[in-house]
Amino acid sequence: MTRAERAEAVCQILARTYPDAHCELDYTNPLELLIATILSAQCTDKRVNIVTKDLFRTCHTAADYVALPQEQLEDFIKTAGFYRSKAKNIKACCQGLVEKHGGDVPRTMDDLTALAGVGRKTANVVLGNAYDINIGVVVDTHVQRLSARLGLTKHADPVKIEQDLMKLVPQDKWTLFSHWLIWHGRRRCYARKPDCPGCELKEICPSAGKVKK
DNA sequence: CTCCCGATAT
DNA sequence: ATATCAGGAG
Repeated sequence: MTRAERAEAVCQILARTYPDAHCELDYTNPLELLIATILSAQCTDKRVNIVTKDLFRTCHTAADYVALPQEQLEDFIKTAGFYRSKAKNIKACCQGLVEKHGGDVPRTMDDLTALAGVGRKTANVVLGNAYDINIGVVVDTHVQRLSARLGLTKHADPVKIEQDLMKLVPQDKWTLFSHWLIWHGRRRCYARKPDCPGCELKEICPSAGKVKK
């Protein structure tokens, strides 16, 4: 089985396994998704959603975040971890939104990654989910881990992994594909102790039963 | 490369 | 006790 054939099989099986796969961060507009995604670094979506429930009641526009004192913002997001750098980045990011984009969330990779706290992963999440723009594949910790286990890449660098995945998956499925891998990573292919015996991909996964520790 | 950091599962 | 969680900046 070639790598391309395996990628196609992964898509087919996971599409059937997770027909309602979607972004599990809570948001009602592009700005909320941007803030939630910045907060999601090294933190569970569940925790981010607890934090944003209160935060989004207070802040509705980019200008609201700029006006909110850093210390108050830190109190809102404290339990999500990295709270000092995240608070600093959110304020600087929103300042950029106000100054360069009239308070709106931009729709290009370059404009998004120019914002504080926004890297390629966060930009791809916003573009794919808030704007339905498929310019790349979201490569987070789950996509990185599963791509390696499934033999879809031999690289460790997220940018190179993304390039490999873009060649293996049709562009119109890029956003869905990342959701499939993330859902599978959360529900079956755990980082620490993957459930290979119960895995829907065990027949085609080169790592099935071989993950140590 | 290191640092940022609290919550949770093992 | 330790690994991990929708990473990014310096």
